[in-house]
Amino acid sequence: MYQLTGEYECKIDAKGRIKMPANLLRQLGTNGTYEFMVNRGFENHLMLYPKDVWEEKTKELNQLNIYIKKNRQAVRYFYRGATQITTDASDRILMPKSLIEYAGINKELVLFAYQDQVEIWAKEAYELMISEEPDDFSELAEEVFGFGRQGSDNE
Amino acid sequence: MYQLTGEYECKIDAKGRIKMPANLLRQLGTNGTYEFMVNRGFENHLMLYPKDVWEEKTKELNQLNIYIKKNRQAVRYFYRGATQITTDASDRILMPKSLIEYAGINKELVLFAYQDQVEIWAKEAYELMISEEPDDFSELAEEVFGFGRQGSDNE
DNA sequence: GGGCTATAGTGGGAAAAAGTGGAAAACAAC
DNA sequence: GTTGTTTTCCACTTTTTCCCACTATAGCCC
Repeated sequence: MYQLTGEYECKIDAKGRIKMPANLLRQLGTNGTYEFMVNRGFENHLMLYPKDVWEEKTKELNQLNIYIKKNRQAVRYFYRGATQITTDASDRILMPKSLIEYAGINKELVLFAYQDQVEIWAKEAYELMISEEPDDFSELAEEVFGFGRQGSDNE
Repeated sequence: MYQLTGEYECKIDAKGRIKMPANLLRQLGTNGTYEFMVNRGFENHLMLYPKDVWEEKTKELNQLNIYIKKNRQAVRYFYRGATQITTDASDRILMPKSLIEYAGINKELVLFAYQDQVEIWAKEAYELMISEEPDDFSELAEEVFGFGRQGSDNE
């Protein structure tokens, strides 16, 4: 649907507002206000979805039989904190306090856009995440890109 | 798709702009502006891809189920910092600050083109990387390419 | 080889856009 | 009605982008 990219360093102001980078909004094809959904991510960060993407994602989730405990838990886990937010006249979004806290955001944060979503990280947390090579990365790369680094390790 | 080659010494100016060597652009078959994607490389350098190459590479990556942690990490790791950049009227690209910093680029840098991609290194880092190789190159070549320089040393 | 021309590369100024902070207004709660 | 919070709006500052002009290098011709 979207192919978002970019890494943006942003600041959150005293009122909890974040200016959406103009470049990112341009990728979303917006002029005027724009609607997002934000929720807690799986690691200690937040996820920001364009509203239509969110609707698409929850569509699948809503097919699950919630009379099964596991499914119920999964659905709750995904929805936790989900809040609709809209850009104001200066292209800023107002972040719910509880989510800011969850992500450990103090002042500086990073927006990390890929595929159809945007991750929001506290700057320090982002840098840490970036610097860690995932476990089994070369294995996975082999699977995904169809090539191996034969006979060599991850370096 | 492409068979790029060449090693180019470039400078980055005060505004973070790098002039794309005319020779390299010629290999890419461009006139007018040209679109790249740049992201963090696996070592402390950057990777520059023609936009179509990037799309090809991410195609499979985007199929992964990111509700699986391993996949999520891999997708992030590959995307990290991915930013679209376009040449300006003087054939320069504007490098994102965070990426310049990541690569430790001060003023001088090296573009190293091979296959369908271009590596961007801080000059010092590049020279260090290059100088480290010869020691075990014949061993490495033997391992990787399946041929050795039997009975001879590295010179 | 010297000088001329064409192409490549560099630098910076100015206009426009993006980002920031805070005042004022609206709303809600007490 | 008053106080405190939230939202909207406006004005200022900083950054980015675009454009133009200059310098340097390489290639060519005489």
